[in-house]
Amino acid sequence: MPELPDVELTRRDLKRWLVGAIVTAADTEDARLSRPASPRSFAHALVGRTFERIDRRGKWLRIDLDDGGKVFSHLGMTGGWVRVAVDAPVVRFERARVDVVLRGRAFSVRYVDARRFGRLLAVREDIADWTGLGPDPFADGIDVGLFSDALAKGRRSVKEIVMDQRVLAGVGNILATEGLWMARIDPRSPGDALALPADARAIARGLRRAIASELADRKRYTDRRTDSFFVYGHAQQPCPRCGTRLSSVVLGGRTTVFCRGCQVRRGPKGGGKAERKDSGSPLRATRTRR
DNA sequence: CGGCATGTTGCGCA
DNA sequence: TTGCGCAACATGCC
Repeated sequence: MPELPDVELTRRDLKRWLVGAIVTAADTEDARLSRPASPRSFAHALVGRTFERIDRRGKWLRIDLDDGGKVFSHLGMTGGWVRVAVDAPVVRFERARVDVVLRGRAFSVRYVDARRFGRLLAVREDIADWTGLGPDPFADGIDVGLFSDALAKGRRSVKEIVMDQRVLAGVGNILATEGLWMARIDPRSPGDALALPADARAIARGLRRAIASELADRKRYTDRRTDSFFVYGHAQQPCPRCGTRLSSVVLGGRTTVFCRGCQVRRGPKGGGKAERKDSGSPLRATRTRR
């Protein structure tokens, strides 16, 4: 479910369902989800309150209450929100419920999360997980100058940097994989070896296209698993652009699919995965003007 | 049954 | 001190 596009669609659902709604009951018994707050405080903070607005930054959602309180929701790997009738039984994987009344209609909104890697907490102040996020590529756009600086500073692979939530909020494994493929840049390239700012611009554009594309067909196939990805999950299959068989490596602990044929690799070439770095000359990043 | 999974965090070791 | 790899978290699904 959850990377920037899914979370954005969730935000739109919640906005439609909840803005202006008054909470009549709320409950979560799940201490894991509300860490570090107490699950008890969830109901206490919500009942009787009105939801005023809902914002998203990266993969986080924040719902503002009329008394200044806030509810933060992160979907983890398998989280999601569904709307059901107020008297509907507990749904599969339900971890929390919020019953509301909006314009005289009562209904219930449930948080479901099979693996429980998500978070759900009611607090009075913004949390560090939220304030520490970098710019959101969809809501804020990508400032190529800042993005380029972040890439230039990183010795990690460009894919790991792009997935760093302090650099760009909301880019996960799928978006990073798809965006770098669209940008035609090899995800293994070290950030400080990129041709900047040209590569930064290409990656920003690739990410924007990947986000737009996912937003579009997530809407279309509500929750079907018909994957519409170009390369994510398609290792060993032909590259949709050049036909080369797609490769797969692990970067920062995540499976990464890319094309050796049309994604250019910056920085040291070399056979294997683990290259020894003997104290040598620092790599000179190629600079491109205009 | 084995392997992999859209995310994040914390630990041990170099 | 810093950085990195990797296990852990909890569970589903192919």
